[in-house]
Amino acid sequence: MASAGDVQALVTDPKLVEERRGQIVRAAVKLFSEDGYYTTTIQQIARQAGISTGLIYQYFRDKDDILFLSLKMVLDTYEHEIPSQLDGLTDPVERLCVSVWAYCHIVDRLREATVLAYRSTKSLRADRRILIKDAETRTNRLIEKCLKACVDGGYMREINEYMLSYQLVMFAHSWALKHWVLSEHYSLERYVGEGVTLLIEPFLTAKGRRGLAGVALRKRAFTSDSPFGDEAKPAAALMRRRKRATA
Amino acid sequence: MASAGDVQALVTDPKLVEERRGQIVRAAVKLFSEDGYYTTTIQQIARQAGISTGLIYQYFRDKDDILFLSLKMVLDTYEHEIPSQLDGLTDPVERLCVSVWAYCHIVDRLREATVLAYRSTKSLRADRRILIKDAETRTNRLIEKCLKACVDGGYMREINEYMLSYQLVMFAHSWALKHWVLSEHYSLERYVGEGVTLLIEPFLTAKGRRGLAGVALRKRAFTSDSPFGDEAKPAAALMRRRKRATA
DNA sequence: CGCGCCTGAATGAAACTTCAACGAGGAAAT
DNA sequence: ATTTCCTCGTTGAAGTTTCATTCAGGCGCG
Repeated sequence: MASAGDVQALVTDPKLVEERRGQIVRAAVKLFSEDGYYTTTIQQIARQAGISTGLIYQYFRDKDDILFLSLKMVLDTYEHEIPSQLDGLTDPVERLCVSVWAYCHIVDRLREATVLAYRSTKSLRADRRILIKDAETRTNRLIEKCLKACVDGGYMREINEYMLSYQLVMFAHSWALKHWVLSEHYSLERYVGEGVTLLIEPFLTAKGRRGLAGVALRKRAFTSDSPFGDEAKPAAALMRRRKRATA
Repeated sequence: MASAGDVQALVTDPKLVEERRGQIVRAAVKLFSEDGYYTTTIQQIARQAGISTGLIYQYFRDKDDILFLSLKMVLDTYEHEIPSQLDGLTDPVERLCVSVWAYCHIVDRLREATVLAYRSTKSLRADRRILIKDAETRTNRLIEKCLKACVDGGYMREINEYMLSYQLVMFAHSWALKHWVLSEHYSLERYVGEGVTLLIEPFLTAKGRRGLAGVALRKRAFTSDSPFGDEAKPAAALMRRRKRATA
């Protein structure tokens, strides 16, 4: 039986299905983000993707299918990219800071799409809405685990890790949700910095603060070789540098 | 000239206009919140309001008008009810806590409508979107001022009041946005309590913490005469009691 | 030739908006 | 006082447009 997570295609070649779907979903995310789900037409998506309207129905059963895969793509990015940034890091405080930092940078990159998720998840069929929410819960757990590790290691005093993880997630999401006003006051880098000051530092133990200082130093080291370290699009550059460093 | 904020009616009697619009907007908020803006039809709104479809167009020029007044109603509630709760309170820490507490309780009461604001503000005409955002900014300032008063009075250490006010606002909004998961773990009262612990307490000075203890005691006094103080729908009861107390 | 992929105009339903007509109530005219 | 008329609020079916979805037919390749 075809259940909630499946999206079935009429075209048989799996390779082609994946490629075309990627093409269509990319177009859809762009248009949905700009204009909203209901105001975007299938014809617009087809034109944006460079194919005919009819072809879309060879890869998706209906418009709801497209929205589902679009949102899933966004949520999957969160779920995969944050752990990949933590790869090789062992210091709990550093892992926590990097996870928040990574989360915010992904939100920045997928800013419009993140807003789309808030706008349109409720437009999904109920059974699929649950799958999207599950994905969000899993991402949340990532942060929560980082917090638990800090507490267990004595880097952070006893707190409600569950609540704080939600605050940290909302902090990241807010960069997209309130971008219209936040971006007038802060660059992404400064925003993340303030977030750490407000939502992490106050709960660190003396041991934890020493750890944080180490993270700060290391970050400066990563950034210092670029004259534009704090500006424009530092996200991509920083991420690349980090990957090389941990590889 | 008719500008962004105006919604013009064909019916002349102002008294009638206000009444009918209230009727229509109440129906619209209910339906928009349940089903979303685009999936709700004018006919449904008319039926819910107990009038004919044609009549709606005597009081609104188009569907966008209805959405605008619906969202404005929600935002206005925030802007008016929070200050009214602060009326008569002088202690800065108490004012801060009550404003957060009031914000969360209003969000709880207008939970679906708050989600609606996040989903549908972008569906508004651009010039009106700005008006809605302005209203949100003004509400934000309320919280920010409470924070500033705490810092200036020596109740709270120097912090970025702007950023913290946004965190507090997002904390309140999250009760609506993440209600599907938060309500599994917390009652509203406990949620607010945890919020104070996480987002206010850490920044209080010794003087501020003494103030907070006073607030806690006073609140317990207000609640103690009810055997259900922490359950079900304490919001309305608490608010009524508070009003009597300050009157 | 047949199969799989693709096209884009046609279809049909859905829903925003309009409009012709109704009724009540008051003012003017007889 | 009664009748007529007119205005204002109201109705709900009709008009019009806008899409999601389908389908009859191309194109290329094995």
